[in-house]
Amino acid sequence: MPGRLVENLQRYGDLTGEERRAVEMLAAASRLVPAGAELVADSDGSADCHLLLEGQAFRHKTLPDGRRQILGFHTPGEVLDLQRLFLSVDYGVSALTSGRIAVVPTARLVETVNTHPRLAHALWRMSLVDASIQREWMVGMGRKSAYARVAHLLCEIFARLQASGLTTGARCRFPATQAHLADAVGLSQVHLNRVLQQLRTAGLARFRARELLILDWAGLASAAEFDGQYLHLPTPTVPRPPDPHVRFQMDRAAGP
Amino acid sequence: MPGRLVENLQRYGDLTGEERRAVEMLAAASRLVPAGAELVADSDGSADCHLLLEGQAFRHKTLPDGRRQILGFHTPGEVLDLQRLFLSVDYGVSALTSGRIAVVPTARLVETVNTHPRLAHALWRMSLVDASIQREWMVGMGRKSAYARVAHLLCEIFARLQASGLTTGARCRFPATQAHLADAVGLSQVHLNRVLQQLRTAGLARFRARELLILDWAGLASAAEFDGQYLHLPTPTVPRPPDPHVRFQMDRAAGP
DNA sequence: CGTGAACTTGAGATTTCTCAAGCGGGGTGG
DNA sequence: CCACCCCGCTTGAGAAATCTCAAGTTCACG
Repeated sequence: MPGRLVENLQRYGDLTGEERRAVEMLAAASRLVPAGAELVADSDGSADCHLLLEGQAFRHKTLPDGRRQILGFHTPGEVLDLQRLFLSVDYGVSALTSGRIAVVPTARLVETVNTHPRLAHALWRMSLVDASIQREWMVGMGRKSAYARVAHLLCEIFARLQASGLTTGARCRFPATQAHLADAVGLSQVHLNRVLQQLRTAGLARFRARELLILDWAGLASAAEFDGQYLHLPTPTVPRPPDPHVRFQMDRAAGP
Repeated sequence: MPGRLVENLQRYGDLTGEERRAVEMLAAASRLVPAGAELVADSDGSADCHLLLEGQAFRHKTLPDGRRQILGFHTPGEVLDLQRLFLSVDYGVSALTSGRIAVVPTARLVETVNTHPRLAHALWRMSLVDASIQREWMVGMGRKSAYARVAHLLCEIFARLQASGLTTGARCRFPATQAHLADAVGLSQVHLNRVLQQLRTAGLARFRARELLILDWAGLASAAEFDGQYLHLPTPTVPRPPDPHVRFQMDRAAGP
């Protein structure tokens, strides 16, 4: 399934057959990576762009003293360092699971983008969505309580994985540790743990054994002040492979 | 000086004469706006993009209950809602000072971008820099102390205004209130006020009467863990109109 | 000289952090 | 097969950062 990338790009703009072919060329040479691998290093002067074909990863910045901020999570089909197209990268990306990536010389990507304007637009749009997600995280970290922030993160994870067809009912595999979650929302591990317990107790969601289980979507979304708009997910015309047991409404939280 | 936009774009990629002309066409019809005006509204279905020609502005998201997170500050020559090119906007932009903006139908911008790939690239790069700045803010809000965050904000403001030639020596006009700064770094007004006092007492910087004065750049940058890389400012080959009294080193803080 | 917005100050209340220790399961070497 | 160990999770408790509330103060402006 090297089509992961195509499938994902397709969500950001229709592609012609030729464009699809061009994308598949890019992803042709792929490489397996183990869980925990550094896929993109902050400081390497690498001239290559990295496409995530399979597996999950996260983007982060790490301060000299070890404090780490996770900036976002990546699902299959995403470009890990699109920024390299025009700028140097100033963050790292690590694999959360084992997976597969394609490594493409930036020059080649530039070339592809130049020959295929619509492809360029799809990628540009992808980077805009990325920025939109970052903004939402900023609001959380600056102005929301720990409780709301964690709830929001769980909402986002589930919504995105669901959009990628990676959920099963109210459940999805999300192979992060509590330390990862803490670094994502800007809390200490200890406090994050306590907040997770609160969410569990409140009957909203459960995160254990690298698996996320949504118990009450409406409640969770409302606690998180979650409104999926910012994800700019395609409005599912034909709903994805319908999840057997549960079907959640992704647009805006069913207000109380 | 409708050239503000051209001048700024130029920093993100060389433009041919024809491209420059295309940009100036976009900015041809401009409009004066008073301080405090809403330049871009979160929810309007407006089909127009807004270019800031003169004055300063800030981008923000405001929650239903009034809490507000400022997402970034805009200097002259920036596009306020480039995101509109491909997505709906999910934030607002308000004017900090009176100024002048150009309002361009999105369709027209799309067209321009389609006919001028290099222009497109410059804009794309601009949006990538934007995202890079957002990431740096995330690190601050998630993992830095209030003191470091405020110091960092002051560094960034000064660095960016300096790059735009809007500083005079160690001084620059920055017409925000303390409430704005608080909303930018995710602190309460009261606490922000106290942090500013600490910075003043420490002899690092002074922010008063809508003016920012840098007392000790190296010290401020080091307190902020500031490294200007993320701003992706062009390395000033010929240093800008040299500031009379002081010349700061922008690249990385002179470590202690 | 009155007014309002922005800024300052004080003090108690909360949230969140840090440190420190204990628990639990799965993998592994003996 | 078992004991041990490590990593991730959990718990407790005091400490620190930050918030909220509430009351001044300053200063530009009419």
